[in-house]
Amino acid sequence: METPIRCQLCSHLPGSAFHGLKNEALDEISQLKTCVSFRKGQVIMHEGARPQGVYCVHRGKIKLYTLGTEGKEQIIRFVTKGDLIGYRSILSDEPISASATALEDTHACYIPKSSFFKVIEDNPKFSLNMLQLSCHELGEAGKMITSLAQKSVKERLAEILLILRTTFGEDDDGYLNISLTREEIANMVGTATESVIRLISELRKDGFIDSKGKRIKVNDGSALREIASVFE
Amino acid sequence: METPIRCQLCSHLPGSAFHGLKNEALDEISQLKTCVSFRKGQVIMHEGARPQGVYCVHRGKIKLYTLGTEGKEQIIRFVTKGDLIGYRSILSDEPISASATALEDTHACYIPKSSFFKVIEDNPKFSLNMLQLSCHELGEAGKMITSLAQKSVKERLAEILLILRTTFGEDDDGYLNISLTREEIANMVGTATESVIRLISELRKDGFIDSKGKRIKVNDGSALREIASVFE
DNA sequence: GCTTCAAAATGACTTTTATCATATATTTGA
DNA sequence: TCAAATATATGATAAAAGTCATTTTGAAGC
Repeated sequence: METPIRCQLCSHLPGSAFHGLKNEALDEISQLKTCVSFRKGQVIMHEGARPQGVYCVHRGKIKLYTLGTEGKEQIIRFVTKGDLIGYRSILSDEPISASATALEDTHACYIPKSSFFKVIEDNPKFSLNMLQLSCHELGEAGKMITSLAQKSVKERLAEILLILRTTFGEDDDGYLNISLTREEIANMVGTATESVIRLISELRKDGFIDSKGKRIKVNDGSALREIASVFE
Repeated sequence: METPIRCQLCSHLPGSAFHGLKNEALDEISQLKTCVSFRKGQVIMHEGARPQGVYCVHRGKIKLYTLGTEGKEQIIRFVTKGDLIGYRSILSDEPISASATALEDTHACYIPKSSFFKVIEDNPKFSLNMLQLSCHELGEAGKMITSLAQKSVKERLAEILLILRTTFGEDDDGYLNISLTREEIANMVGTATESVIRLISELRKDGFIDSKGKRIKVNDGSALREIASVFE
């Protein structure tokens, strides 16, 4: 499946930062953008680099992560269809703060920096959308900070399993639509791989989740919410 | 010291989100804003509330924090002269994610929500400034996430002492221009108060810092950078 | 369907950090 | 200025999480 030629026809338009834009603006973006593909495992953006444009993801899943002192990945968030990557660096005029790697084969639309700024300048609505987006992310980051600082590893793991379900959804068998290694889950939770392995086994023994290899299924969401101390 | 009547005359204008705005825009903000004061310890914004405007801090120091499960504060960042608070919630149209409390007597300019949006809509430059600001904060939040997830308590404490020095500066004797309890430092580092007390004693014995009660002085910044594994 | 390699699982042990108890010092307000 | 309240300091102990070593399982390529 390739990306559509015209943004108006894109199924992800309504949920994206480009929603609500006038047809002329969308036409302009359609002309400025190009289609790109990434293979599973391919690095899309490198921490420290200066991006020359933003990607709007059309299909696929991507992890954003920073590298800690020992070169250990810390996954900041996941990116999926309709999401933008690279905008933070371009808008703050700073080097890229988080690397991006494709978790599966990915198609995206590439919008060069100059075009991206042109659309922002010409369309106050888009500018507001971007403000809304970045401010929302800022709130999410704050929640993650509090969670990392105050919750136990088990609480955080339960929380992240719920986030994965919300972000990626479930297949027909109820399994999460995302395939991550235990190490990647640990890099999101902020703990050692072995700790995640132990705790996933524990949650499985308690019947709250099922897991077959990388495939994980949430059986009892409210139990996980309870463990995670999430009251929302 | 009161806040100035006209934003053009404000000494914090160059470093604020309002820099680069035309005189007419600044005149408009000057007319729309009102002056407010907060006493030390007073809560300025409450997590979960819907703010009706933003504050531009003119004098004073403020902590932004979320409340964890046990009601424990997690300090997300500090706010000082020239900084805005409340904009995240207003721009993302979400409840306030972090409470704000004055650490010392504070003067600020209050700009009602409707006026704030009017300035954004009428001034693409301001809109871009706000985008730059929120995207910068997003990068900072990412760094804090990686630090919390991967560094030891001692590394994080050293890091935060350096951040405090950068944010608030030093007085003539070299002491940090900010007075925090050990508990507040612990709430920033994400650890127990006792751990911060022990580690501050340790850093003092090693001669890297001095501390007299709440007053803390950084003697050896490069030693702290080494401990914090900061390479910048 | 094998074979090979990587990932997951598990146990033993160590380190880090939190918690609780108590003593001392420093602020703060009457 | 003094007393009460609050913050800091320190020790003992417990709990949580990390590390290392080894086995088992699962996935990917031929």
